[in-house]
Amino acid sequence: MAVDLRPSQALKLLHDFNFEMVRDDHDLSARQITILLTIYLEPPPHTVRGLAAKLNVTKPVVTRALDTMGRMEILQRRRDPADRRNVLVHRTVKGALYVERLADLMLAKAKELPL
Amino acid sequence: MAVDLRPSQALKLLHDFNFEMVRDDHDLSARQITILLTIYLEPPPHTVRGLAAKLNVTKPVVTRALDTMGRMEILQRRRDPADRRNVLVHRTVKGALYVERLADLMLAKAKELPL
DNA sequence: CTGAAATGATACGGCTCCGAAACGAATTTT
DNA sequence: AAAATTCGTTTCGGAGCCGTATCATTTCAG
Repeated sequence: MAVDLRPSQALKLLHDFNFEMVRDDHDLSARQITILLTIYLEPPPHTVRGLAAKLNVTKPVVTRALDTMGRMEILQRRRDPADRRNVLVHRTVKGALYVERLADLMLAKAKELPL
Repeated sequence: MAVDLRPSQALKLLHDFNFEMVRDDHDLSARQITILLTIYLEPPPHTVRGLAAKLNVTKPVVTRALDTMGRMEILQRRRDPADRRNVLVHRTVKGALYVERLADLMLAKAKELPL
């Protein structure tokens, strides 16, 4: 189960994955994917400020990414009831399916790699 | 040497790789990475038309990606002497180093994955 | 040799994103 | 309760990329 990858395999995997992302028009930016996966992989809570700090980007970048992905319904904003200045970012069913599809695509492309 | 990846590992790899790309400001789009890796992984010749057809994008997309990556000096345009309508895209030393860094980053992140 | 076809580049209007700065709302401090 | 701080959003000017349509150059066909 160890992940043992040769350079040529890594590049082919990178190429094939990005190719499919472009082809199927799942065109999230690197920033958006990073934000999305942070929310789905790391334990909550996730605030705008926290995400911005973690990714070394400005707050407006996070706000706009949440706008875009909120419109896609793969994320959800909710006001923090405890401190109403905060916005907490939550997962959605649609988002979980989207992330699952990302993983499936990656696994499929990994399986196709030449030994 | 088989590439055996679990879904959680695939997502973490995707996250960590994109995170580093954002953090270091290597922010090529999915389209640009796909074009770049096509040129570095597949045998020449590479024409604008051929790349556009292979990636299901329009010719201006390829032209502009070549503009950008040409400015970065990771690719090089040359007129085809045999048919001067064609533009052939060539690798550069700087581009080869860039691609090598992509592979290194991917391998480093793969090695860090939890078993 | 002239018109048609092929190739890549460009013009255009539209959209998204960027960082910096300013802003409103909520909270904390004094 | 007034002032300062914190948090997320919005605004602004600027930049990049998108697809469609058009253009200039080169080649090919009749």
